[in-house]
Parts: sequence; structure tokens; C-alpha cells
Amino acid sequence: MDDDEVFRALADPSRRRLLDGLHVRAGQTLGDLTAGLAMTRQAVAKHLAILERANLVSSQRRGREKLHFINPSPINAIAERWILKFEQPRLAALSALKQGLEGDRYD
Amino acid sequence: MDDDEVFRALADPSRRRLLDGLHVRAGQTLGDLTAGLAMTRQAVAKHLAILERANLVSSQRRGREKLHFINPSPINAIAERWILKFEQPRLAALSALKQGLEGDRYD
DNA sequence: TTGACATGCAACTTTTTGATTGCCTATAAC
DNA sequence: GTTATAGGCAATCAAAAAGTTGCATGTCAA
Repeated sequence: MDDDEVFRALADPSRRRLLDGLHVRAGQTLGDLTAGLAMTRQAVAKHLAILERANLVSSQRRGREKLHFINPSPINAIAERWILKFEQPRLAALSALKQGLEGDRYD
Repeated sequence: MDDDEVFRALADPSRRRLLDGLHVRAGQTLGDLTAGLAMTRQAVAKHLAILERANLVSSQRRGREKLHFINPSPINAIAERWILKFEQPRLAALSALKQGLEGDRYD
């Protein structure tokens, strides 16, 4: 995974909004996601492309529509790595947490 | 805390490097941090200013030197909030983790 | 098969950002 | 005091990023 692409993708507030949107309702189309954001469809498409390249969003064609889904793995990876890096006291607890959640993982 | 400034500050690889550097050795001066980064002192100063505005780094004057220190709070805040947001299954475990660590916190 | 709809592609404009150069100020050391 | 050192400030430059317009392609529905 490329940390840099994930960090950059997350840096833009519009893209974080898109992730929020997909979190509220998964499988939205480009059109769905554009509605409500004061931005052209093309701009949204570019943001989605960036999110896809960073592997934060995956998509799937259904006829002429393209459905988008959030992929939380890169966020987790970074979050955990950075917590581990900057919060030594939490290290033990976190690895325990990871183990405990091993069964629930969907990434 | 301003999420956006933190995300933007973390988006740049040079700034993440600076954080790494301060993590390895706290209290470094601008000169210390510049040495080793293929970049002018002024460029590093700008990066540090951005990190300070995002509250990721705090500084302290000592004579003609300026010592820099990492502040992990914003990273934690964001990491936890984003984990909570995108990983509902982990919610319970994480709040337990937070409680358990309450004594060790230094933020 | 025609018209409407959903998205893709490409050129271009504007803004933001990373970095530089040049000069100035303050503190320390001699 | 004079000189060297650490950092601050400002103008400028170039590259990257965000967004736009215009047109093309593919799919559905009548």
C-alpha cells in the first residue's frame, strides 16, 4: 500500500465528504454523489478516481451506472501505524485489540 | 481542533519525515532538522510553520535557537475518530482501549 | 432506432503549494 | 565591539492540484 497516496487522497475536504457520503450509503453512483456537492460531475469523477487509486474506494459497473464502495483498510493501516509510532504506551493494548478483532475483520 | 489543517499538514511527505525526525529525537532545532533533508532551511521552516499551525508540533525558544517538539494529540484524535467512523465493529473494543489507557495518557 | 441518461476523456484555466533567493534581526562567542 | 551563527521575512518561481467546458461513448427505454 502506498501511504503517500492515501494521505494525499485524505487531504482534500471534498474527498473526505465523498467518503462520508459512501459511508452513510454504500453503492452510490457518480450522479448520486454529485448531487449536493457544489461541484460539476467531472470534478467529482476526478476525486473518485483519486480515491480509487489510493484504494480507499472500489467500484463496480452495473450497466451504464458505476457503483462506489468505501474500503476502510488503508485508513486502518495508516491509523494503526501512526498510533503505534507516536503512542508507544498504547502499543501493547493495540496489538491486543487487533488480535481480539481478528474474527470481525472484513478487510 | 481543525481536522482540515491536520490532514493537509500530514499530506506532505517532507512534513511526515519531519515528524519522524522529531519522534526519534525531540527538541531539535531548525538547523538540526534541515541537515539531512535535501532542502533549504527556509523550506523546512515553512513546513514546520504548517505543522505548528496544525498543532502537530510545538516549539520553544532557547536563546537564538528554536526547539521543536511533536504533539501527538491531533493525530490520535483523527485516527480514533476515523477508525470509529469507518469501523463500527471495532467501536466497543476501542472505547474499552481508551478507558484502559486513561492513566497513561500524556495529551 | 431514436432519444434520454450515465459516465468517460481531453484541453484548458485558476489556485494552491513547495521551494528558492536575497536580505534582515537577534543572540552568542571571541 | 566584531564576527559568526540561528533564525525570520518577503518576493518570486515553477509545478501540482482543483475545477471548468466541450465533446464522445455506451446503455437503457420507448
